[in-house]
Amino acid sequence: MTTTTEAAEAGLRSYHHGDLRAALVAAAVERVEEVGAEHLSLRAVAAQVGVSPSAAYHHFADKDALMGEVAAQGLHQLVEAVSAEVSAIPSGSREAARLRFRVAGQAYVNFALSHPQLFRVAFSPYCLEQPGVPTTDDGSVPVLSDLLNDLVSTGGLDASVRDDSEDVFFATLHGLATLALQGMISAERVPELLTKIEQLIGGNR
Amino acid sequence: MTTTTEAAEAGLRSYHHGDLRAALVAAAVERVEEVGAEHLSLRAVAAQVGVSPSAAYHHFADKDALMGEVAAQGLHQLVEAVSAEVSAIPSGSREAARLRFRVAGQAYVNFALSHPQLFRVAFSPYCLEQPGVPTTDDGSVPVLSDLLNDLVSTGGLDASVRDDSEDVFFATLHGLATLALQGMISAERVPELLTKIEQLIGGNR
DNA sequence: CCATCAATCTGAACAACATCAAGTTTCATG
DNA sequence: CATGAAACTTGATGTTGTTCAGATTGATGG
Repeated sequence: MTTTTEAAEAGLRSYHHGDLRAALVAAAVERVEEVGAEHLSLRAVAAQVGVSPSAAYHHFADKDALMGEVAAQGLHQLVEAVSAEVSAIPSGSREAARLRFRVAGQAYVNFALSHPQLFRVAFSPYCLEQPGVPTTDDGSVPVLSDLLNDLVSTGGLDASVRDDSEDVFFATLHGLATLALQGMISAERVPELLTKIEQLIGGNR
Repeated sequence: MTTTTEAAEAGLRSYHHGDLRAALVAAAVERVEEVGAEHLSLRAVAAQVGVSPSAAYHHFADKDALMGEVAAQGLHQLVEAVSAEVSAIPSGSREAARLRFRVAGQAYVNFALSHPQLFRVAFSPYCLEQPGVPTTDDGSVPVLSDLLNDLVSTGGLDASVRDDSEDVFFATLHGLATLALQGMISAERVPELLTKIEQLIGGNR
């Protein structure tokens, strides 16, 4: 192992930074949450890490590339937040499956509301040019997919309508989060709306 | 009527520019659709209108204020596009109500896909500080509200679930559009998903 | 009809920004 | 311990948002 890495772990700053790339992304995420993506400056991020602005160009092609990493990071955190909540609830029974369903939705919206700026970047054009981000081709977000599988296996959802339901569920959840963020849907109504959605997708009782 | 306005209408450029404010917003909308909101420059907008950069500051507090107008303009165009499609279809019968339903959804998604950058700005933070934009307080988008009223009056939807359904419908539509824009839902599947949504909200037959 | 005034636009300036080329420091490797 | 590559800095360039003093205009009222 390199002495550089050891120094970084010990908190010491040398000429070489250890893992500047990760540090820049982390600082960028921080700044984005504070000032929003549209007011983020590459120089401020570099300054926060304690490094010269041009240092960033040894790790990212340009500012947009850095923002792409921030977007990917945001998506990752979102999925983490949702699956953390969901996996805390046992699966098996049909009632549990429905509970997981609602909890996942609430977690999705909660993440959006508590990390508004990061959530926005995650679904911004910055994410588009980004490799390794879930798009149509490799299937949608795995957590949500699992949720519906759960519902199907416990008899809460007909298997024949599952595929469509997955995308519709995803879309509804995402729309709910986005519009709540925008103030176009009241955040207080979200729980009641989630129940409604669960009824619509799972059948009325 | 002023000679300034006449000159502007005739295409002549004088020192005073008939309606610079509107011209700047229009140019900004144009540039946003071309380069995206994150790469828009105030100076480029001014140049396109043929005016000095500082001229803009007599009509907008700063660049963000201009972007706010762009956002409001985008929202307005979206509502226009949807209601244009919807009002072309006669209401009355239950079948017609359902058709309007699907057409509205498709129009919403179509607008997002054909004006991606403008659509994004319309639901960006720029829109938040903007006065005169529909939020929770004054009710959501009128067109969608009317659509559901239509469904209720023709017996396609139970009146008791209407209020929740409005927001859920709005959210689903918006999520569909956003995710299709992001490549997370295939654009080709949108029509089939809209049918699905209509079934879920309106009852299965 | 014309002097005056507020509204409008220009020009030049400023600091902050993204980006780059060239030079400096550090690290690992032979 | 010399050497080369990788990581970082310095200094510079062109562009950006923004400001302000001044030039230009159209409208107002005497």
